Amino acid sequence: MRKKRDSETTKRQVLEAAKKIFAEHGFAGTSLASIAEESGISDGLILHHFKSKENLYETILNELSKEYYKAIINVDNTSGNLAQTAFEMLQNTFTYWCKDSVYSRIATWAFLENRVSLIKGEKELTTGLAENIRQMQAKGLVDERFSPFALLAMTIGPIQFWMRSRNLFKEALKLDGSDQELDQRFFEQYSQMVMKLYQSPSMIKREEEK
Amino acid sequence: MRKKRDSETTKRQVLEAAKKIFAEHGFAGTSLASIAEESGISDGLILHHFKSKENLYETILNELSKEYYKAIINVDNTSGNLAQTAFEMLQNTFTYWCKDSVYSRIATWAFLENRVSLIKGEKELTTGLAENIRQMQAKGLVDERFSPFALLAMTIGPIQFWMRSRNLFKEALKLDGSDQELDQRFFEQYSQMVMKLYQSPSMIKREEEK
Amino acid sequence: MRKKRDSETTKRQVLEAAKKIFAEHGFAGTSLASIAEESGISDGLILHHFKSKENLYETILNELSKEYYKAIINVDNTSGNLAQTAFEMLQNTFTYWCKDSVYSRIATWAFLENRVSLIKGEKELTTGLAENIRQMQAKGLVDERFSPFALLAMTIGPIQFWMRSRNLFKEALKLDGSDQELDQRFFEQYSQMVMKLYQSPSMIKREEEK
Amino acid sequence: MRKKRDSETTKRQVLEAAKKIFAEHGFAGTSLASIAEESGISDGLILHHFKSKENLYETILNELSKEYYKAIINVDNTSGNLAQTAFEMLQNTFTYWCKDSVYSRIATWAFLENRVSLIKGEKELTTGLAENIRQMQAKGLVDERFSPFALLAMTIGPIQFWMRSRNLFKEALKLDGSDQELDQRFFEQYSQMVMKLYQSPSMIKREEEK
DNA sequence: TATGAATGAGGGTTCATTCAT
DNA sequence: GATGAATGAACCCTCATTCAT
Repeated sequence: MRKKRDSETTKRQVLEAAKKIFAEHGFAGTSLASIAEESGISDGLILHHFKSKENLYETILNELSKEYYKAIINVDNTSGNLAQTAFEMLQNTFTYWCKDSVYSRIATWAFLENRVSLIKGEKELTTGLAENIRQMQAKGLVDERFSPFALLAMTIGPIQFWMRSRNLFKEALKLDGSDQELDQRFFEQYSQMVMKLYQSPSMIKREEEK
Repeated sequence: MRKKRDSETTKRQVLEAAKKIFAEHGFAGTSLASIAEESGISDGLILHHFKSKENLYETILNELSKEYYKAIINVDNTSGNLAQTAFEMLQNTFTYWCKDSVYSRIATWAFLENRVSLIKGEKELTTGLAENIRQMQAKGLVDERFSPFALLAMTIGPIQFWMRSRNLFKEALKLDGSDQELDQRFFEQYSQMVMKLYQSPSMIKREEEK
Repeated sequence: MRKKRDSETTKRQVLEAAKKIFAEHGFAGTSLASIAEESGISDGLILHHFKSKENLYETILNELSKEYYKAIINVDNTSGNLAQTAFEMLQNTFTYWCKDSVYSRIATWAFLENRVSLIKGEKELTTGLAENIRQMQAKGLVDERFSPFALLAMTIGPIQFWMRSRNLFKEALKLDGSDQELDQRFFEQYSQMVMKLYQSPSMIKREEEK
Repeated sequence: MRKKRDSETTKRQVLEAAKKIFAEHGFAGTSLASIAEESGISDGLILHHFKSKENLYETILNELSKEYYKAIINVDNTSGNLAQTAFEMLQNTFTYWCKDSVYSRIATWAFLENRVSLIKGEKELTTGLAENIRQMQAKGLVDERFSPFALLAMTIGPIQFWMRSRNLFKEALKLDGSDQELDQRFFEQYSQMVMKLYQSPSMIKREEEK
């Protein structure tokens, strides 16, 4: 018996199933058959809609890239408060990476596989964030001794590292609590560490004079 | 004409070729045929020596794990100067990850592929480093407000992020210079940032009083 | 040019070719490639339909088992004449084993390969036949000094032996005639021997008194 | 470390191991590697001694053929008592087939594989046995209505069938006892059945007149 | 749109055999 | 005599893709 003929629904089902499996096994480790099984859509039809496995993967990467970009910059920066904006973006980033591992994993696969689709989005984001930091430095809000890209590395790197190593830490250091709790505890420390790092020497002095 | 019959040499050739290709394409993306071509050893013989593709991969992972561990802890800690020891380990880590991307990439593949071989080594390392930090905190050398594992994340995360994003930064921020130069510039800033982060408030006061 | 897309026909072709080759060379001695060549179906497609060589073989064993069972018990036993029924089953068995060697050979391979698929059918059959003999013994139609399973061995064993050794006999004893003729001649003697063997002592006396 | 250089011992080890494994898996199902493992002799050396897998197998078949022949005809026929001689050969045959399944299984494999090595021995044996029967018939010791080869089939067939189906019977008919016990019970019935079958009508009359 | 039959290339692995040591 | 490195063909099976239905 044929399925209902709803092109969009079918595509959606395929994309969701594929996203899940690609996240788990990467491009080379994923077979169309497994996507067909997971989605309940025959592999013939998958190729009918997406032309090739390659194209299906790229479609997913582009979609993820857009979603990610939207999620990160989805902050209210009308206040003009740069520090506040930056903090919110930080939180967004952290939340997005923690939320589920799909983006995190696919982004990593795609990096290793030398795919440019996701990197393009990240480039824009990186440029934007670096510019943000530069502006804050110009206003004396951020330690000017460090270049924006070095600060960026210190900001985003730990998040990725945390995502990748949470379980390792959990075991090695015998930490208790659910993943969400651990994420929460880490983020508190993490944001304080970032604050300390960004704090400009001039502001420290001012604070101490009080 | 037959090859010379030197088991060790043959194995070495296979391992080097395999390491290179696995680093490039991961486990699933690598075919024994490609390793055979790269190494000049027939796939039949590869399996004669390593039993299976799986086993060959694991052999490489174990080897890398040991090399990594040795390289990182290869510091002269007879001085008892904890800060000095820590800094050297930091530098070792950075250098190792930068040196060539093979370890970095294979470690990342292995993480995505849920392989435990490398992780085991990392766990010991993580525990050791966290203990180092704890001791330094006990002596008032490191900011005690942050937990050791949070500090570890802030220390190692950026290195990995840098390795992965160096090219991205290069393009996005139009940086000049060779990879080595960029690595050097980054490490200078990076180590200063880490210093600032680790610096305990009491020490800051003391310094300012001078 | 593609083949016609008739799943059932294709499967049938594969099964027939496979049956022939498995009968000839057994499971281990048969390659999918040879079945592919014999049937004209590519080995990829064979596995598409039968999942694995193993499964293809089991499919054949099950089919043969069913056919065999049907052929043997296909007797008109409405008359209630046990002796007549038994004789017909004997004839059926003989005919089936003689008809072509496929069943005989595959059953033997399967026995050596420790496969249970065929044996299951044989077990039911054996039980049924033994029960038949027991009933005839209860009615004084069959020599009661021998247990049903001993009689069964004396009944079925020679048929299999004949099938296996016909050619041997032919050569060793310089017999003339086609296989069919030899089978016919053997069956005549065979059925008389079975009769003599089964004949109960009491019946012999009665006959002689006449 | 090299093994002791005793050619005969090595060959013997290989032959015993190979016999066991060939009996279990047949020619096609057996790999030299498995024989090498079982015997503790490297596959290179096996081929050094036996030239090829094929030749090793044939060597075994020939050996078995000779052993079998010796075992069967190993009777004291100086007495000139044909019946006694025949009975002893029957017992020898039964014992040999029951003793262990190696001969039985290899002989069956070899038959299916269309090997002539074993068959040659069987042919001589068959001819000899048929001649025996003919002589007994000439002396009125055996029912003359049946041809020698038909009687042979009724004599040897059940033994092979029993060997092959013992386990089947055991399960189907819920028989108790060890294999040896069952063999013993079967042989008692079997030899009586053979007696009854061979008995010439004239002898029956004579017996009844007493 | 949707299925799955059909293809052919390539996957990892096993194998008998050869030959340098 | 003995080992195991080396070979290459064949093995079963998976795969992305095409196409008849």
